[in-house]
Amino acid sequence: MKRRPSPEATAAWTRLTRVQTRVLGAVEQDLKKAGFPPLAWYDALHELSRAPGGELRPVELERQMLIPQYSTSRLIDRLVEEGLAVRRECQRDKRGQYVEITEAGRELQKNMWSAYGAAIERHIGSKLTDADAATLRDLLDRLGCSCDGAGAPDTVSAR
Amino acid sequence: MKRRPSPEATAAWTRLTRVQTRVLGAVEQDLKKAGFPPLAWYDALHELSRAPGGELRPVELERQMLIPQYSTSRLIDRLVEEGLAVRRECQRDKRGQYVEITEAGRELQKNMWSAYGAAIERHIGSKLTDADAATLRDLLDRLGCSCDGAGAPDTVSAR
DNA sequence: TCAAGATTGATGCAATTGCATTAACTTGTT
DNA sequence: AACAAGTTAATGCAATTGCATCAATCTTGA
Repeated sequence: MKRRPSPEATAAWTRLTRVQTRVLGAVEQDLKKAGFPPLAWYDALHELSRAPGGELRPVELERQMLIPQYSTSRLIDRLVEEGLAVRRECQRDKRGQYVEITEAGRELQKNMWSAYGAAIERHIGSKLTDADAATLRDLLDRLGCSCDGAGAPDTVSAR
Repeated sequence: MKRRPSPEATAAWTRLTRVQTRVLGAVEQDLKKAGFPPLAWYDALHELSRAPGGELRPVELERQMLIPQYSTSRLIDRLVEEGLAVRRECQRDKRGQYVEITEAGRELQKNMWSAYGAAIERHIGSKLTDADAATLRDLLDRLGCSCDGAGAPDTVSAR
């Protein structure tokens, strides 16, 4: 094993990280300047809000967002601290719990989307035709992302 | 302003972060398991090694790698601590300095590339044809990455 | 049923990051 | 020359992350 990557593959990888880093940084800046919390909060709230009953087990959230377990645990701490979600006990598994989004949480998620969506439009939408964006999505999907569907306010799950 | 992004743009952005996060994580894991330092060290050593004289001003490294100033400062601290680079004074600007890669630094960079390149091949090269990789690169470039050429051991500069 | 093993979630601790500020020097203007 | 403004690099401190581990509970299979 240990084949060398082609220059094309290497260049694609280079761009992938550079562009992602740049755009993510810009989006985070936009959110912060608009007085919003980090993008990770949006992702969590989005996952919760679209889950049936507005609640998920921490372990499910963890899988959706592709972040480590301790990270999920602390993210939930912060959401709860801010009144955006509540921890509820789980009767069918006494180890676990449910995390349920609050009305304030739904509110914030909606408000954040207005800034977030604008940032996506500014950094992606305005630079590619829809056809090109679809091509980009398809190529990226082939790199093994096991994402589900693509409703409008889509999820992102950054690191 | 504040137009909404198309579903295509949103989906592309979703994949962009997901795939980048996943692949970056996998690459970092590979490096760590092979006993190597983080990818950022590779990037810095790579930039230094290809600079004329094997040296750069911290501020130049910072621009190449697209990382914050304090981050550069501390990264250099660590490289120097490990004997991979040395700080040299800069005579034409007494505020500044030069950072020069050492023989050990060049050595490490070369060794890391063998693991790094293999990871790129595994996660990108083996999943796309060269033509598709080139298309991906072009699409990403249109998102405003101002990267320079694409020599084989290319740079990456993660956050 | 009971023990061994897996799963769930939290947390102490060290390392890293982000922010703001500082000190030292250079440049441009008058 | 002299001063204001800009640039370069470092650092104290708080917040966050990553790692390892733990306690509690569930599951499996003899």
